[in-house]
Amino acid sequence: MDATIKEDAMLPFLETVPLLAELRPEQRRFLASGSSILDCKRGALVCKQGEQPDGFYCVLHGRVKLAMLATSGGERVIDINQAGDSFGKSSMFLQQPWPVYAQALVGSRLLFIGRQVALSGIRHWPAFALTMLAGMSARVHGLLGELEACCLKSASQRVVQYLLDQGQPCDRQPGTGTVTLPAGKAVIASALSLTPETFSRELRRLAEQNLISVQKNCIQVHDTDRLRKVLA
Amino acid sequence: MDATIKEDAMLPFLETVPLLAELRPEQRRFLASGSSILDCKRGALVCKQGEQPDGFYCVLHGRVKLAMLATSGGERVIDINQAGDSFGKSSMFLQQPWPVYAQALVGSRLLFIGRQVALSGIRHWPAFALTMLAGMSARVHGLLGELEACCLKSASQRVVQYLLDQGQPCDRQPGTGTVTLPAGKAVIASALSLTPETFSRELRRLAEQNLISVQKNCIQVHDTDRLRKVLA
DNA sequence: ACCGGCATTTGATAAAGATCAAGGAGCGTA
DNA sequence: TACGCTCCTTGATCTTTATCAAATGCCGGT
Repeated sequence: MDATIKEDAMLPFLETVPLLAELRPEQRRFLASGSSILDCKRGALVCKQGEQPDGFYCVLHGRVKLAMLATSGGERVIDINQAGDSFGKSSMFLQQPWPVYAQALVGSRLLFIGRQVALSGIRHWPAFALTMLAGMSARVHGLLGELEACCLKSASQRVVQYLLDQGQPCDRQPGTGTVTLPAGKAVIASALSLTPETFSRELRRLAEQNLISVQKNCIQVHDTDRLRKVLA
Repeated sequence: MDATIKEDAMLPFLETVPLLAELRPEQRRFLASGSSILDCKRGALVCKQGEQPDGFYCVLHGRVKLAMLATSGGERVIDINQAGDSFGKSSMFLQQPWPVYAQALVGSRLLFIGRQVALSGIRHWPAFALTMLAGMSARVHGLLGELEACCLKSASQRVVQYLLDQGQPCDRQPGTGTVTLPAGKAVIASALSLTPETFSRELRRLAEQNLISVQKNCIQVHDTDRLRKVLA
């Protein structure tokens, strides 16, 4: 009974995850039977590098940073996951230790879906297998993009690309937009494979050219087209 | 009738691909109905960057280079696929253009598996879905490794890691090994995110320390343990 | 308002690796 | 054997970006 109550309480959460939204209600109910909710405080480690989680995580709300540590102590932020994103699928399938660690940037609520129940789901519902495959494919493309960025583009190009990718268009004035940084500048810098110092300098250079203006964690893009030319 | 003959002729090829080896014979036969064989000369482009292939490829024999081009003209080699490897799965699922291009390094024979037949296979046989997921997961882990290498490790560490990863242990003398480069030094260099010049210099430095010796495309590793210390 | 602790900026300097520019070395062909 | 080709090496120099070292600013708590 307890489990059923828990499952019923969790169902609304499952619906909000794109990966699970297209399943039929009874399928979500089944997944819920092997799932749990995890609330994290700001700064909490969801999963340490080298651990082997027995399932995967979906972010319900909050923000979770995925990063790798170098033996030398350096850190590279791989991704910042927000509501609707999920992580840990690949290690779950491979049953291999996680190459990254996950840390809550703010208080966050996560849904953990156990390995057994996820594998059962895949075995029984081809549609679920296909969404998982699509999710993994998207991750592969994303990682290829990161690799391209950090191997083939300069620091300023990476910053500009980030601003263009993240920018919410401003409907008052076409060609302008706003970026709200989902984390401190040092974290964003690391995600762009930059030191905080270089990131700061690049932003200032763009501001001096009147392409953007920066206040706190909020960046106004003044001229999308002119900004895009930096990429060429 | 023609198709059936073709399928029968292709079946032995399908068996040699790890991704398909665990399927039942009739399942492979079904996949064969939507597949074809592609023979490439050295240097031939299998697939151009930006194209959208309607399926994915498995290398039967030969070697195929996967690489990205920068707008600036630079190139970054992502992977060198050999017999048993496959590529193009992620773009097939996403139905998005390929972020990389594929070029045969030597005369090669590929198996092309069409999108429709692959998706049908996944829908009908959970085991196939699971192998595909495992394959994609492995690619995600591999890409994370590449990202870590090029963001968090120095040039010499990347070279040493490559030698340790690729080294075939020599059974006569434990602690020693051999690496046969699967392509020219410039291609390997690019796969390690290095210029050919830097790669050449790093190899010479290691040779001067008596850690390795280089002849042509063949590298002898003299002391695995001492080499490993460079990574720390 | 004041303080302490962070995050960010800024400047000066350094180092890793890229780029540029010649040389070899091997190799297939005439 | 000589030629032309491509691939690889080597040396000199230059750029980009990291590193080091201080400021500066900002926010929450008291």
